[in-house]
Amino acid sequence: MARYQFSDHAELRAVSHIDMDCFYVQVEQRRNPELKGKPTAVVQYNPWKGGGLIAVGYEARARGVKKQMRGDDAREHCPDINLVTVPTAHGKADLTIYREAGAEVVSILSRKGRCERASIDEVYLDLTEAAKERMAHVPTNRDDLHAEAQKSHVLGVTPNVSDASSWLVSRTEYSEQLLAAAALIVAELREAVRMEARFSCSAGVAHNKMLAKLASNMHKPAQQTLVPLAAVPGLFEELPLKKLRQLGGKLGASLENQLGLNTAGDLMRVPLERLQDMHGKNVGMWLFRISRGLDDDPVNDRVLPKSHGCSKTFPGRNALADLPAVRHWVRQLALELDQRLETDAEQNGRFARLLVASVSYHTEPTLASPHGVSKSCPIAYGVDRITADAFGLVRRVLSDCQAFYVTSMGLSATNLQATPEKTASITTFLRKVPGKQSAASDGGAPTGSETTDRGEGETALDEEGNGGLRGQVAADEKEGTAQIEGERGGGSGEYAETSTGGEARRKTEVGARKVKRQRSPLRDWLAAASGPRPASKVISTGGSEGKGKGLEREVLAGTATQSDALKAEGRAASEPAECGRTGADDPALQSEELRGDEIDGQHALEGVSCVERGPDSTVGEECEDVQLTLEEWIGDRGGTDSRSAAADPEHASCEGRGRTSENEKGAASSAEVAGVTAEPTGLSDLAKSGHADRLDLGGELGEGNVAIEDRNNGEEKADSGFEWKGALAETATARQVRNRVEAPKSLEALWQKAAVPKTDVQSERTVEDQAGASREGRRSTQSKTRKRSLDGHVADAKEKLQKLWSKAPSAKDETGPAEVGSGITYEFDWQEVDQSTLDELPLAIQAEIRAAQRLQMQRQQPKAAKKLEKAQHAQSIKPFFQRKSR
DNA sequence: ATTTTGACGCT
DNA sequence: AGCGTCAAA
Repeated sequence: MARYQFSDHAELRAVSHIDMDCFYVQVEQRRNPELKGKPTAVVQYNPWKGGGLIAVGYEARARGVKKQMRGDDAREHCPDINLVTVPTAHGKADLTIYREAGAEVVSILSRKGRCERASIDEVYLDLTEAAKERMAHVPTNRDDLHAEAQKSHVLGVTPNVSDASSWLVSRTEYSEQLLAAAALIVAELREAVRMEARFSCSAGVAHNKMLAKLASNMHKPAQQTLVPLAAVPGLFEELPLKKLRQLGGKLGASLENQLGLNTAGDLMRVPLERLQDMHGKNVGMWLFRISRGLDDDPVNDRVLPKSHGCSKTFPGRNALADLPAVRHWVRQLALELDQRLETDAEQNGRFARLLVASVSYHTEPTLASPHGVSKSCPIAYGVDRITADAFGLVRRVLSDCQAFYVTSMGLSATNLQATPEKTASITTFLRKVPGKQSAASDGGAPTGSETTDRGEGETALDEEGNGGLRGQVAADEKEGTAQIEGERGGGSGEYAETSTGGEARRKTEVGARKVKRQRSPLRDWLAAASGPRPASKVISTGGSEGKGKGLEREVLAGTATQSDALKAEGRAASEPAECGRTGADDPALQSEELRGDEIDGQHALEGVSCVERGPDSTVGEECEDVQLTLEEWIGDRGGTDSRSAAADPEHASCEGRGRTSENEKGAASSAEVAGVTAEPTGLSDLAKSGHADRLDLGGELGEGNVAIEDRNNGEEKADSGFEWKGALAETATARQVRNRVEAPKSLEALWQKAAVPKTDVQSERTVEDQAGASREGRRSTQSKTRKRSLDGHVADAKEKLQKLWSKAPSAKDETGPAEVGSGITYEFDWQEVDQSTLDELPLAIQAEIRAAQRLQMQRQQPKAAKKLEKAQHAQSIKPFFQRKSR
C-alpha cells in the first residue's frame, strides 16, 4: 500500500529542525562558566516563591526539577541548584541577552540553506539543494564521517544497528541518500554552533518540518535524529497524538475526546471525510496528511522576527488601578520597545508600521479571568511618542470603567518592513558619502564618521539578500571565528573571557545580518526624533518646478498647520473632524486616502503628513509630530551646530550618487500634504515663502540635491555631503488614520449599555473621551456615527442570552429565538441543539448553551455532567489555521 | 501568581 | 482591526 506518495525525487525535500538545548541555561552558563556542569535553572523574578522557572538544565532535570515549578519547589528537589534570574530593565524581565544569543546561533545555522527562525532558539532549514550536492560526496567509508554525524540516531535503524555510520554511507534509496547527506551538513552546522557560539543543540532531519520537529526532540541534548520515510508508520503507531505540532492544545484534545484517539496512528485510520466533517475542509485535510507523515509547509526564508513585543503582568494585588500607574508602566514598556526598534532599524534597516497595545483587566476585584483587549495605531518612533500613543490606546479601553484593575499590559510593534529602495525611509534618506566633505561635518565633528563598511556605491538598504550585505556578514563571521580561535589559542581560559570582551565582540561580529556601523544618519535621526522638537517645521519633497495652491504652499512652508487646512475648508480647527475621519464625505480624507502609496503607479512621496499618529494628539500638534526639522536632521550630526552646518557656503549643490529610476522620478513629482495633493513644488517657490526651515529634496530622487533653508534668514543653503537614499520612512499606509472614531468602549460598558433597549442597533454615538484629558492638556472630542464594533455584537448577544437563559431553568419555554446583533434570528431548542446549528451561532452563544446544558445535566445526572463538560470543551475550540498548500 | 514572548488563522 | 490558539524558554 503506497502510503507515501512523492511523485518524483525532485519534490522530496531535506528539512531540518534545530533546537537549542535548555537555551537560557546555556546562555547563562556561557556568561558564567562556573555554572557549567552544575544543576542550573533560569527563573523570572525572584521574590514570589522563588520565581518562575523558564529553563532547566539537564543536571537539574536529572534531579527531578521540572519547568513548571517555582524556584522554591526546585530548591526542594535539588538544594544545590543554581537559580539564575533573568536580567531586568525598566522594572521588567528583559530577554535581550537571549535574543542576541539566538541571533548568533541563527547567523551560523543559516549558512547552508534557507533558514526560518521559528523561535528564539529554533530554526528550520531547507537543506534540499545543499544535500543534493552533498550526496555525491558522502564518504563510502564510515570512518570518514563527521564524528557528530556518526552519532546520529536513525529511526527504525538505530539502536538495532549499533551506530548510524553504516546506514549513512550505504544508502541506495534516493530519499535516504538525501537524508544522509543532509545529516552530514546538519552535523557540521551543529558543530559550528558548538565551536563558534559554544552552545549545544539538537536536530531532527526529515523530509518535512513536522517530522523534523518531532525528531529534534527525540534525542536531547546534543544529538540528532533522522526520520526515514519507512520509519513513519512504526513511529506514529505509538506516538501520542499531542506530540505532533499543533495538536498539543485544544484541537488535539478534541480529537482524543471526540474520536477516542490516542496515537498518531489512530488518527491515520480516521477517514478523511470524517475529519473534514468535524474540523472543516482545510483542517481535516491537514490532519489527514500529517497523520501520514506528510507536510508541505515550506521552510520560509526569514531569520529575523516579524514583530517586537514586550509585556508585563501585574498579578493579584499588583494590578494597576489608576491611570498614573498605567502610564508609568506603559512608559517602561515603551522604553524597552523603542530600544529594540532602534536596534532593529540599525542592524536590519527595518521599521515597524503598527503599534499595538494590549491590556488585560478586571472592573472589580475578582478571581475571574480578565478581559483582554488590544488596540492599535500607526507607530511613531521615540520613547515619548510610543508612550503617548500607547497610553492613549490603553486609556481608550479603560476610560469607561469606573474602576479597573489592570493585570497585564503589552506593547508590540508589527508590520516590520525592510524599507525597500524605492520607498526608502526618510530616516535613511540621506547618507554621508564617505570621504566627501560636507557642511554638516565641518567644524571638526568628533564622532561624525558616517563611514560604513559598505562599498561606496552600495546603499544601506540594498535589496534583501544581495551580495553586498551577504558579503559583509560573511566577513564579519569570519572575523568572529578568528577571534574565538584566538581566545582558544590563549590556552587557560577557553571560556574565561567570554562573559566580557569576547562576547561583546562576537555580538557585533557574528550577529545575524548585522552590519558594522558606529554612526549612521539613521541613528542620528532616531536620536533626534526622540527629543523635543520645535513647532512647524517642514520637509518639502519637491520635485521639479511646480506650483501648489496657496494653502498647500503655506503648509509646505511650515507656517500653516493642518488646522489651517481645515479652516480653509470652512471647518474650525478645534472641531473633532480632525484626523479621525472615516466618512466619505470628507474631502480632505478622500485625498488622504487617495494619496495612498501610489501615484502614477509608483510610490508617492509624502513630504509632510499632518495625520495624527496616535490617539492623543490634537490637530495643532500633529504636524509638529511628524515633521523632520533641519535641526533634527542636521543638528545632531557629529555634534555640529546645525546653523553653521547649513550656512556653509561651500556646497551650493551636490551630486547624487544614488540610483535614479523612472519610479523615483514619478514619486518625486508629487507630494501630498495634509491630505491635499500638492503639485510639485520647486525649490525657488519655497524659498520665496521664506518661512521655515526645510529640506528640499530638489530634482529627481536619487540625485541627492539637498537644499537647506535657514529658518532665521530664509537663506538657501545646500549641502553636498549627502546621498539621496530614497523616499520616505512612512508610507501612506502607515500614516493612514485608522479607527480614529472608534468608540472608546470596553466590553463592560457595551454590555451595560446593551441592557437598555436601543432603537438603533446599527449605530451608536461615541462619547467624549474625558478621562485623563486635562492631565494631558488635550481634549479629543469625537462624536461620530459608526458601524458597530464586534464588541457591540458580543454585548448584544450576551444580553439576549441573559434573557434567554433566565427563562431556561423553569424549562417552560424551551424554544426561544436568540436574536444576535447582526439581526439574524436563530431558533433552536436549547436542550437539543444539533451541532451544526450550534456551530452557526456566535461563540458567546455557543458557550452559554453549553453551560446551560451542563447545568441541567448537573441536576439530573451529576456524573455524566463531568464527561459532558470535557467533550464540550473540546467542541468549543475554534478552527485556528488553514494550511497553505505548496 | 508562571511570565514573556512570537507566529498565524479567523472573522 | 482585534481576538484566539499554539508554542517555546
